[in-house]
Amino acid sequence: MIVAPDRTPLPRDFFDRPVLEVAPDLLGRILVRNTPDGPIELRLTEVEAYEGEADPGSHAYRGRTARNSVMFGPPGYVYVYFTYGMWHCMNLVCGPEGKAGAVLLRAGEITEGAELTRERRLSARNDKELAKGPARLATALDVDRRLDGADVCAGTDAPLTVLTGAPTDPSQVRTGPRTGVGGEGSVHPWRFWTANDPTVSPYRAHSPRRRRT
DNA sequence: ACTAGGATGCCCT
DNA sequence: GGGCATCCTAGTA
Repeated sequence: MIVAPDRTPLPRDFFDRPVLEVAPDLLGRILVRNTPDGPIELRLTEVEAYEGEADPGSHAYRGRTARNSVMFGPPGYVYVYFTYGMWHCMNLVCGPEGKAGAVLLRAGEITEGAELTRERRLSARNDKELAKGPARLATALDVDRRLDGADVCAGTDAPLTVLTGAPTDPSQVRTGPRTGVGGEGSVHPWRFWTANDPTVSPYRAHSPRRRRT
């Protein structure tokens, strides 16, 4: 039987828990992105947890900087970073203020406003690829550094909100090492995804880049 | 199917 | 100046 997703925004308390508890609980939740052209909605299918200052894979590992300062603030806010010279990736800050935990939103299914995302995702060969990967997700939702620090608990008129949705049953949650994270940061199974979901991105191990000439 | 390499700019040492 | 929580295209098969 089909259960309609719950459209109540998640309260700040939801994010004020250890990041490893919040991350799997985000699967199946609905991210609403209000754009000038209309709303886009995405059902989360893949995330990764970043623990903060004690985590070598985290941007917070070397302490607070201008770029990552939102991670050190209160939970329920968005941390957006720019990488590889052209992409943005989006995180939700979790845990108590000062802990710098965050969940990277890696993939999802566009459930509303797909026509608005296709204009920005011209290389997508089908709708499953619209948000299959963290930079693709941010591109589809038109998320960049302007949204760094946005509050996802401020209500459904805000630029970004997370709704209760229909959380993925724990028996359907899969875990594995984080994509693109090497060294000591790769030992933990801190990537979470929904089993057998075609919008989940392929795993890629970390590979050091060779220097260009 | 899978692999390799280039794109491109900001952050931090 | 090295590295980056990535994506895309072209190549081989």
